[in-house]
Amino acid sequence: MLYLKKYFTEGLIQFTILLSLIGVRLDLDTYLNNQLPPLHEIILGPSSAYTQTQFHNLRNTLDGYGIHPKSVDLDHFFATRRLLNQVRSLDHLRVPSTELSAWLVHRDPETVVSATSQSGPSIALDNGGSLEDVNNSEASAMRGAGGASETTYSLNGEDSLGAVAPEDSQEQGERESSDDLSKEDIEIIDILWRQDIDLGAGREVFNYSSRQKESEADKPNEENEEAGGREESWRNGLNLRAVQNLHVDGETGESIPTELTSLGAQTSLSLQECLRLLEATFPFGEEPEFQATGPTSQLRASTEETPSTSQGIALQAPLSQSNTPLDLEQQWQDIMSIMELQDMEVNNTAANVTMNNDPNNNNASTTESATIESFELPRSTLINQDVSLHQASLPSCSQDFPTLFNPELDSTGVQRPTLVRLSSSNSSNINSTYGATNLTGLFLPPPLNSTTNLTTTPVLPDPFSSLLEESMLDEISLLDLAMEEGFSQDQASQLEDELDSDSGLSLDSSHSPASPSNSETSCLSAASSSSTSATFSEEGAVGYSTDSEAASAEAEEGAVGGYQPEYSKLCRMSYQDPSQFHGIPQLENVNHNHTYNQPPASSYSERSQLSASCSKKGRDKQMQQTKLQPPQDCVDRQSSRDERRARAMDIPFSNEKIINLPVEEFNELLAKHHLNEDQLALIRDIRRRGKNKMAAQNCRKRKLDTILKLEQGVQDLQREKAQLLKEKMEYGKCIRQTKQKVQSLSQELFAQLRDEEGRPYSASEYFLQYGPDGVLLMPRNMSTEQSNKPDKKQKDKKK
DNA sequence: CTTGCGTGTCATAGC
DNA sequence: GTGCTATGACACGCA
Repeated sequence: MLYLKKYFTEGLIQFTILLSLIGVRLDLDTYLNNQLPPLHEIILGPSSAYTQTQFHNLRNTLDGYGIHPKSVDLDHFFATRRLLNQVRSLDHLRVPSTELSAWLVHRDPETVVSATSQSGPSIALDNGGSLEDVNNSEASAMRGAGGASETTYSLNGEDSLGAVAPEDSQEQGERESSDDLSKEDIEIIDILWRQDIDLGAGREVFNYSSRQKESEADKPNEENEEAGGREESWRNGLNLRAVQNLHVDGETGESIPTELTSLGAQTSLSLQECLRLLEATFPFGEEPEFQATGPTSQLRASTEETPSTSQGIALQAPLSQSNTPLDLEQQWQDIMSIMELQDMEVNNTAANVTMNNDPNNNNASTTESATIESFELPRSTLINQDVSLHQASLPSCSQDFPTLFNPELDSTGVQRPTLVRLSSSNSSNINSTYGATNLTGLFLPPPLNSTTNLTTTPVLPDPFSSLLEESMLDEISLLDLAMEEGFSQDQASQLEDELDSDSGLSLDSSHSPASPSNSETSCLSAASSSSTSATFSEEGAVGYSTDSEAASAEAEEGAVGGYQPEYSKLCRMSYQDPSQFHGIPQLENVNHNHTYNQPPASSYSERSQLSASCSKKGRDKQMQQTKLQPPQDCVDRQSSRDERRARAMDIPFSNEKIINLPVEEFNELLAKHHLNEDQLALIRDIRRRGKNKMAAQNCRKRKLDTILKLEQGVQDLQREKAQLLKEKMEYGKCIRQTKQKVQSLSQELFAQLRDEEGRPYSASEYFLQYGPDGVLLMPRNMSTEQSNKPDKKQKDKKK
């Protein structure tokens, strides 16, 4: 019962942690406080989503199209302010926990499973690790005694997550301490871990990890005999039991439960492989063979336990089926074994990191680390996103990755690049997988990250803060400076586009009523082959109905018509001036299909014919209205009220002519036709409204232009301001240098001055005064009184 | 159902 | 005085 209680307590805590990591909720603040590297990956790599939202808002507000035309100045002002504020706000890291949790939740277990099932490279891609990881995994696979080791490594890496995650403060200190890799430090760490245990953290994990470290350190000397020790053997026993259980499952063909997480799924696969290998290699229950395989046997023992993790998870389903207390205990034991393996993995990586990171380590430790590393690299390669996240919570992991990815480090020469790489890989992975939930943009766009990280210092005491301070903030400030330096909005947006790969909402799309209408217009244009201008509403700015409808309407208005195309083009072109919106392709296609100019009634017969020609969308709408409304609607729908009125009044010429003809021609036109008062009044109203409509459109266009110009002016002023500040700084620097130079020269000159007796002047009694005539030597007590006349000597300052 | 946006229209001022 | 333009304000339809 004592063990049961212990396992229950510890396992419950870690299981809770595991659940939290699975995605129920993740206290990001804790991770942030820990400032763990994997978190960097998550934040810096895939965080573009955040940036995305930022920039989307930015665009929506700043592009000028989201601004309401009516409030030009205010909108512009606020838009600019928002822009700057948002850019500056990037300085403040804001990591919504929901985002992160979403990432975890959305982690696709199937993907992981498939990845694991497929091959090492795919797994590596799925992992937070980089491509090198793939190579490493493959190499490790080749290296390993069997494929089982590979899977076990992957499991270890994967499992290394959650167990350690919750411990915060103390582990930070532990992490720091872990950097130095002496046994004394390990003892200290062990003490700290005991404290953690008091706080509820699993003791065995740490003990095991530390012991693992020690065992690994001692491994060269002790060979394999005592590898693992009692607890390790015990764990192996658990693992073996788990393996057996799993083995049974595999034989029965029972599907391994993946409901827990991708962890479980991934573990299941590795479990099966492991089982196969185990079956082929060893009979179950023979631990000694595992541990006595060679100089790396101890490592193998540890790695072989990894199956237990997966197995432990996989076992839960069968265990759940059995309700006996024994099963419960076994289940907890399995969970604990998983946790231990996780911690072991983490600690191992940490140990490796510490060893590798410390250049001053003795050769033995380095060699040990190297050997260990060779084994652990596969693990790391197989670490999936979960692992990275979990490791992010682990303080000791902060430097794991650099160590693990030494090749990368060699190329970059700094530790941080590994983080960059990881982040990039994660980001890409997340981007590909989750698209809109891209987290990269929150802090920095990937390019910036890479550049930033490349420029960072090799020392990585506090990866997160350092990244923020050195890289992110610099980049942010750079971006801000760029904005102030006059980055045009196009440039900014371009930069944003470059930075934010999956920014589904672009400047263009944000404005686009275009996309839906565009499809409609295309459909309409296709339908209306008669009029090339049918893409735009034939009724000019008024009628936006579907092209087919428009075409039919236009045909129907043949007697009246022909005026619409030019007018519509005119109106539209005024709004869609390519020069104005050249940078916004979608805007060029903006065609609002506002079919609200629908006549109240029409003839029923026409309607049935017209409805067939109407666009599919319009058809759908009409299908509902067809039974109640006459067929004329389809025609009239596209025509403006004035057109309908004109038709109703039998106006003999088109509205286009009414509106666009010069006054003289218009009057002549009216004179030609003998029209009654109502017709004349209607025509004049049509002309007035039509002109006013164009005027309104032009007015709005001008507003937008004004807004854009003002924005550009603001940006220009910002650029100018930045330039002036820069010049000011340069001048100030120059002035300081000049002053220093003058001071030094003065001192030198003063030192060379001699009185009549050849004695140097006392600095306390005399000083040099600079005047238009040159340099004067002035007594200090007379400086105020006789400042005007040279007291004793006048010398040129020249040397 | 509400909201934001685009558009049309009216009223009005100015040229 | 007339015609035209510009613009604020409002209403409507749509997503």
